[in-house]
Amino acid sequence: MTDQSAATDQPGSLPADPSAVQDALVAWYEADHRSYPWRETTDPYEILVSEVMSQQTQLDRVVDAWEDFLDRWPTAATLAEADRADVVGFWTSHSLGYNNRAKYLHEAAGQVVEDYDGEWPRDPDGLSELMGVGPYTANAVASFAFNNGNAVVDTNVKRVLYRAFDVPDDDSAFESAASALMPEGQSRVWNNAIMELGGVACEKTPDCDGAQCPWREWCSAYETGDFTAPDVPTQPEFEGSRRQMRGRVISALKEYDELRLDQLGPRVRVDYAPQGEYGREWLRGLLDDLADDGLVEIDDGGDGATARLQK
DNA sequence: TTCCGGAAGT
DNA sequence: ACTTCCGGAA
Repeated sequence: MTDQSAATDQPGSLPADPSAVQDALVAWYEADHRSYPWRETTDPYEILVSEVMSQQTQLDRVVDAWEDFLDRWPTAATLAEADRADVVGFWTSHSLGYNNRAKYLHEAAGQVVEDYDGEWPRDPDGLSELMGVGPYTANAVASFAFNNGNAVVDTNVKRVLYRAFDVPDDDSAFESAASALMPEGQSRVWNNAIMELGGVACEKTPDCDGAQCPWREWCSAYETGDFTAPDVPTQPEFEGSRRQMRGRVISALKEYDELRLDQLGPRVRVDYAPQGEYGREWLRGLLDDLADDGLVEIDDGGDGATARLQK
């Protein structure tokens, strides 16, 4: 093997002339890829909804949730007018997790209507102003809606770059490598393609030959057989966790508009006892956090506190 | 039990 | 820099 991966000023060993690598990946993607309905639209609102949902959930279930969501709130304007409680309730009833993000999406829709007069920002910097839109989502929406993004860096992209071109496990290295590799003006197809590569060929357990990976001839891991991937932090256990309890609170309040603490408690923990370790005091702390997050309202009536979803 | 993962808050 | 936020599937 000769010096086709000559070192440049980039970290790792990106090809000095990336055009062959770029063409191979785009051709591979265009020849065949998974079909998702959000790949058929360039509406920034629809794209944003799909991005926020698919950060957290298996794509097959996102399809149904995405279609239901857009049936119910087809535009940013309709979502902005919705009650917060309905959006959070939708999120929970579709098992989408992280209901904070339902709140963010609702708020972002409000920003587009109020601050931007319904006119979506068309570049990553502008999109980053929207609530809940960070670097990844800003570039994804700019790319898929406007073909106007920078290279996305998600864990798929990191894994691919780490393996193929020995990019060190470092956020700024990934960002500059991803950026150097992206063909100018082709963010829509490119970001789709490189994430598709990470999703179907270069997963944790790679499937280079089965998926006909277009980068085998340049790939460091394919050459050496070392398919180590960057460390991903392991999740704390979900069962019994605070996030599980928060989810139960939201579900219960969606089902019953308003509940007193002692009615809510047993729906959150079977071992709820008003004076026990997991009693009113504990539940109140949980609800205060949810109220701080803007998800729940607490009404301290004379007859004991009641909770409901935030309007 | 492990995997998957971007954004905000502190 | 570190923690919190969710839940289904493999």
